[in-house]
Amino acid sequence: MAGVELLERPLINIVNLIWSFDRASEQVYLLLVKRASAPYKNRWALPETFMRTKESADQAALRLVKEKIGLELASFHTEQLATFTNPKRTKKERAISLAYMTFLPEMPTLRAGYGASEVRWFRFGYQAEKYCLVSGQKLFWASQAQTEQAYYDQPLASGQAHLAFDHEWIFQVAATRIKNKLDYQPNILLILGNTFTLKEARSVYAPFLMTTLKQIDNSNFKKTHGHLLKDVGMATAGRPGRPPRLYRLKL
Amino acid sequence: MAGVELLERPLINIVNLIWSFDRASEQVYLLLVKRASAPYKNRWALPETFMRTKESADQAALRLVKEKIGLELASFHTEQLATFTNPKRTKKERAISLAYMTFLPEMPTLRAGYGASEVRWFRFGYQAEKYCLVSGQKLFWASQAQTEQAYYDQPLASGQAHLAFDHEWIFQVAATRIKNKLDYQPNILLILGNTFTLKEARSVYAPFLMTTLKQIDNSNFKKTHGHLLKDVGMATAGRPGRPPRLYRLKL
DNA sequence: ACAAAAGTGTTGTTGATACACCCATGT
DNA sequence: ACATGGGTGTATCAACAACACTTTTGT
Repeated sequence: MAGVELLERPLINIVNLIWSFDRASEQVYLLLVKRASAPYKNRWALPETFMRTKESADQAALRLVKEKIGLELASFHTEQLATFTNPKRTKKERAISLAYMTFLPEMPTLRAGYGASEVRWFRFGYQAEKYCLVSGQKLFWASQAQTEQAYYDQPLASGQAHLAFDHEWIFQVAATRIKNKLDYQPNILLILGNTFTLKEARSVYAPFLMTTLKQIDNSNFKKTHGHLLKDVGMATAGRPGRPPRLYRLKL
Repeated sequence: MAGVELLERPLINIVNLIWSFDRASEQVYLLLVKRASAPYKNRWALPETFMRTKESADQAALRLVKEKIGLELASFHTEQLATFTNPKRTKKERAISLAYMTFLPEMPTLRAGYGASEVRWFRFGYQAEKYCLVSGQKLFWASQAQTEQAYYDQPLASGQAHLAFDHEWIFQVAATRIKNKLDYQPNILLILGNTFTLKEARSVYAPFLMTTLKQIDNSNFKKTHGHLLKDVGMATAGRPGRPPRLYRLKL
């Protein structure tokens, strides 16, 4: 009996949500790839890979970053999101996905890597109370299902483009998780690199809170979230206005 | 290359932390089993099973409840905890564990099932700022490592009994998670069954907050956590004192 | 001097804690 | 009547949001 179980090992892959920030536009971005092969050929999806036997899932997620965008930094912060195991999530063979999130300290230009015909940064935003991803004419919505079971039971809305597999659900789980951690462990700020200004921090917070930069009062933001930050000096000014202080994420 | 990856599928098992509550002693309990076979033969551990191809991980966790304690309820609340993939976590073959938590609405007597020579409820408590599990002379501590990497790098403290595998670390992650959700989604209250009194709710909160029932003011508890509860009438009194109101977890 | 960017201070409101008081039941 | 268990009310204090004000830079 136990022997039978051992043979029936499901496919395991790693899905990685790679977040980044563009200082020019002051916007948050997420990486999507256009799949080069079946299933879901030519559809946009979150980057995936398989885990090798001698690496941990975290290491596999980091390897994915290197393969997809050719970035060779020593290490970026990667953290576990959740595991997706619903039998309905794939049509053919049973597959289990371990989802991770990576916060890139810079936003490099992309070149399509193994398994992808195209790689692109999608701007993370919101419209009508829903999270979304935008790049040019392309637009993807986060799933609006309230529970996992509801998501897999309902058919996808027609008349709009959808991400491959259950990636719209994974995206929704990810954005919600980040939002919930904003008040006590805002690791998403790591996309700003080593140091950042309060304004940059607020522009990262804004889309997750479904509000705008201007609506987050700088004074109040400092008072409520300042304990999570460490003051590390001044920025040198190159434009009108008082130069901002620089901060770093504590711990 | 891809073909090679597919063949190298790691072992996947499900670990389930089964929580319960004893109304007589007003204490929280966690289920441990004594392993009947290698590895870690005759050591205490969290109950484990392998996932079958036609069930989700959640379903496997529920099946585990039935196998270990012979409980045949329609469904109990089970939720995902985390996934443990560190290559150092097992000595021989690579293994990945998907950890789940089940909140049992009652506390049945146990009979040792498949793969276990003994099954026992361990009282969940704390000593010297650390979570622990107690049953008779047996005592297990939650891991005090601050990060996952720190846990797997450090040797276990000698001079005390340890749970099998990395289960002391999983236990620590679980207790911390429950504590963090106490203020906005206290699913742990499901171990109290359909309805419960405020006193019972406070006695569930107490060990996770490392405090005592008496130190949690009933009036303030109602004001701060009342929005999570629904008033569903009075209990019939059978002992001195005013009969308490009954509550149910909202949603 | 003035506009722009950023940091500081002040006030009103909300929510949490401490604790006194009132209500219902069994003996 | 009174002890026991449980709910209600109030004063105090801390956290937060709104918004006015001051500081530092570039033109």
